[in-house]
Parts: sequence; structure tokens; C-alpha cells
Amino acid sequence: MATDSDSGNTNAARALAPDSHRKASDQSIYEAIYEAVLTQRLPPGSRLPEVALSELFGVSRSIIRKALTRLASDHVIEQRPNQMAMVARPGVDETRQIFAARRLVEGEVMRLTAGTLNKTRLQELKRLVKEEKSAHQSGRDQDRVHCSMEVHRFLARHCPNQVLGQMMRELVLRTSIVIALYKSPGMSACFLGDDHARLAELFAQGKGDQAAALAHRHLCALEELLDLNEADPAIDLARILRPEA
Amino acid sequence: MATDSDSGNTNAARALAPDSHRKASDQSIYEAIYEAVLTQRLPPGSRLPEVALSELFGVSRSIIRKALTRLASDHVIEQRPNQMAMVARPGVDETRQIFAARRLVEGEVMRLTAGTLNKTRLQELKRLVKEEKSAHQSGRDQDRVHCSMEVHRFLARHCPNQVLGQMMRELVLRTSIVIALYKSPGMSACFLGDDHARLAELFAQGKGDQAAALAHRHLCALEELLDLNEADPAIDLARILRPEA
DNA sequence: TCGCCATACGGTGTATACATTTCGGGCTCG
DNA sequence: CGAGCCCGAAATGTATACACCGTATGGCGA
Repeated sequence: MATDSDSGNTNAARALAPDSHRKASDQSIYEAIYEAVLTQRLPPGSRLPEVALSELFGVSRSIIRKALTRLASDHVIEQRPNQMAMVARPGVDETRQIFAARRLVEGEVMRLTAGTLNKTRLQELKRLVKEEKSAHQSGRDQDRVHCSMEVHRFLARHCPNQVLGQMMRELVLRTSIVIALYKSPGMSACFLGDDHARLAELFAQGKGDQAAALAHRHLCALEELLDLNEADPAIDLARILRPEA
Repeated sequence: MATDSDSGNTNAARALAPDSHRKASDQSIYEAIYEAVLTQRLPPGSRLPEVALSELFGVSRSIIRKALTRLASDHVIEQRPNQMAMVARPGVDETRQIFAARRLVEGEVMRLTAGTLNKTRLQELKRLVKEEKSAHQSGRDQDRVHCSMEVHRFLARHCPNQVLGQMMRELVLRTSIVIALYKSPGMSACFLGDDHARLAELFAQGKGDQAAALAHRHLCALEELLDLNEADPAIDLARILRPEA
């Protein structure tokens, strides 16, 4: 069986900091890991050793520990006593709850945000959607995922209610994690991007309720695409071999 | 240094731990501060010096800093560089957003939770409501606040969707903070407890939608009671300058 | 007397040393 | 030959030392 630790460590290093992250603040480290998890460069279960990270970013473990504590608080990573932190690996039930919560929150964000964006913001949104489509057609899956996430995060960022916006951002991240965990093999080829384009259109027209309904369907479709009914045997084995309370 | 009542700083000490918290873990410290803020023993703006806390709990600053980092992540306290942490003091706009978010989340929690409680749980809920009423009639405001919070936290804890439940718990805490900040003078005498009793009744009958509607009205009424409209800087300044004796 | 500046103090920011725990390799015994 | 035990490497948990920053205090000059 492939050893988790080896691959996880190496991948973490490559996915996080190419080279230039000397003397980083805890905020920048938090954001680096956050971004890496969001774009699925750090897959669920990736291990994050404090010493390796401290050497990577050129700071002491204090800073790393602060960043990890914050990430754990946001459910991005799991921290167990005397064990290396790892990117969160939510179970099936939690996954369904995350989707349900996100449907609720994102729907309201849509309602509140539609019609409040000026021309510049709308252009930016449409550019994101366009870029996502382009990345999809070019087969650049990494970029496609990034743009898809950014569409949702853009809406969360410009929601008049920033409390809800922050919640939505956290849920978008957790959604990204569970998608990476439970996506079926050919799923990356599936194109949900039309939804984003239509969403942008509804935003331009200020039709909040319709945008909310579309987002709701969008998320339902996304959840349906996941292998939540019969988890992969590999995942089940991984879960069984890593017992916890 | 004199630990007399020279300033409001050391009030935190009295509100947090009488004496028995030697050798506490970061989790217990987190919970102690969390509980103190929730029950308004630590009012908004209270300062939380790391050294004082470390001596109070009998641990080093490392543990304190971890607890404070988590509390800041949950918007319980505000942390500025090179400045003492203080209990959060949200502005008027954020307060409205917190209420709006909580209406959304708590409504859904009601819908999901109603009808799922067994007899034991229902009894426990009714006992809480009863205790709240008793505390109110006896004038024990501290206990009344505590029970009122516990009613909502109880529902959040038993919501089938724990992702939403956790969100609701965070919103309940933030609501408690802004209530302490913006409540009008005679507000503590106002009795919203009947709502809680009716809520418990609707839960027993499994009427989720009605429970959600009631919770919505409950929260609207609560928000209306706050001094949010004429909240000019004078109020904030008065609160800040007050030695809080 | 009022206002300004230098200095001291308290507090946080960061790094590091040491203790404790976990996990894996390798040896030994049945 | 296999199972169990021992031990060491490595990671985290905790405490502490030191540097930096912000603030308050007190003196000095106009």
C-alpha cells in the first residue's frame, strides 16, 4: 500500500511554496494553505508537519502553529493531539450537511447580492465565468477549478451581508474539499459552467430569487454527482485503518 | 504589581476563574472565556492580557495564545497587532448582519430539528424554559441570560445538521455580545420567555415551519429592542471611556 | 500653567529549548 | 518462521527567553 506520509509531505511542499516564501507572516501562510486546499492542490488527507512547514516558509513553529490553529478552526484541517495536522476528510453525513448548509446560505447570498453589483463588478464576474469556460475547453482542470471557486467567492465577497458572506466562503472551501474527496472519476469533465454564466446574467438583471433558485439547483446537481451512496473501497479502507473517536 | 481594582483590566480575572483553574488545557480556557462572554460576565471591550490569563489559569502564554487565536477566529474577541485582545465590539451594521444571518440559520435549524427530539430531550428543553422563567421572576438576571442562551444552544446542539448547528451556536454567541453592547437600559426586564415556551410546544408537536416563523419573529423583536438607530459614536465612546465599574 | 518630548514599563511577537508521545524498524524469543 | 518487545527517530506539547512595539509617566521649556 502506498505510504500516505511520503506522498503527502512531498505534495504539500510542492503545492504550497515554489520557493519565494521566506519570512512569511501567519496570515500569508494561512492563505497559502487555504488557497492550496481550495484549488485541490492539497487533497484531503494531506499531512502538514509543522517542522516541514516552518522550514518551507522560513519561520519558527510558533507561526506555523498559529496558522494551523486558525485553519483547524475553519474546518480546513484536522488536528489531533500528538499527531500531524492533515487536510480535513469529512465523512458522508457531514458532506451532506455541508451541501445543505451551503444551499441555505448561498441562496440567501444570491438574493441579497443580485442587483447590487455595478458595471465594473459585473464585468469582473463575467470575465471569471469566461475564463472558467476557456480553462474547461482547454482541459486545464486546475485553472477551471480555481475559476469556479472564484466565481462563488466573488459573490460571497460582494454580498451586502458580510457575516453571511464569510459563512459562504467557509462553506465553499469545505465543498471543495468534499468534492475532491468524493468526486467520481470522470466528473472533472462535467461542465456545470453554464450555470455560472446564467447566474451572472440573472445578477445583471437583479433577479435575486431566480439566482437563488438556480444556485440551489446548481448545488443539488453537484451533490448528485458525488459518490456519496457507496463510498469508494479505498476511502472506506482508509477510514477503517484510521480509527478515531 | 497591585491586583487591586485600579482598572477594569483585572475584572476579567474575577469573571473568568475564581481560583480553581490551575493547569487548564487550551480547550478549557477557550470554553471558560466563551462562557463568560456568552453570559455577559465579560462585556464587550473587556481586555484580555495574555500574561494575566496565563497566571490565572496556571499555564504559559503559549496555551493562552492558542485559546485567544481560536476565539478571534470565532469573532468572540478582536486581536490587533501588539495590542491586548479584547472582547469583540461589533458595529451597528455588523450587528444587523448578525441578526439577519441568525434569522436565516436559526429558522432552518428549527425546521430541521422540530419533531426529532425524544421525550427526554423535550423534558430537558422544557426544564430549561422553566428555569429561565423562574430566574426572570426572581430577578436573577445572570441566570436568566444563561438559560435563555442555553435554550438556543440546546436546539443548535440537537439539530440533525451539525454544520448548521455549529453556525447557529456561533451566531448565538455573537448575538449575545451585541445585545450586551446595544441593549437599552430597561431591557433586561423585558420578558421574551413566552416565546421560548411556545417554541418548546411547537417542537413537541413537530411543527417545524411554525417554530421557524416564531423564531424569526422572536429575533426581529429582539433586534427591535436594541439601540441601533441613534447609535452615534457618543454611545460607543461612552462605553469605551467608561471604567466599567 | 500648558504642551511637548524622552524614557521606562508593560505587553505582545517570535524563536528556541526541553519534555512527551507516537510510530516504525529491528532484535529476540517461542 | 512469526509474534511480541524494545528502542530510537521524529513529531508535537509546553515553557521560557529575548526583541520589538505602544503607551503612560514625568520632566523640561516656552
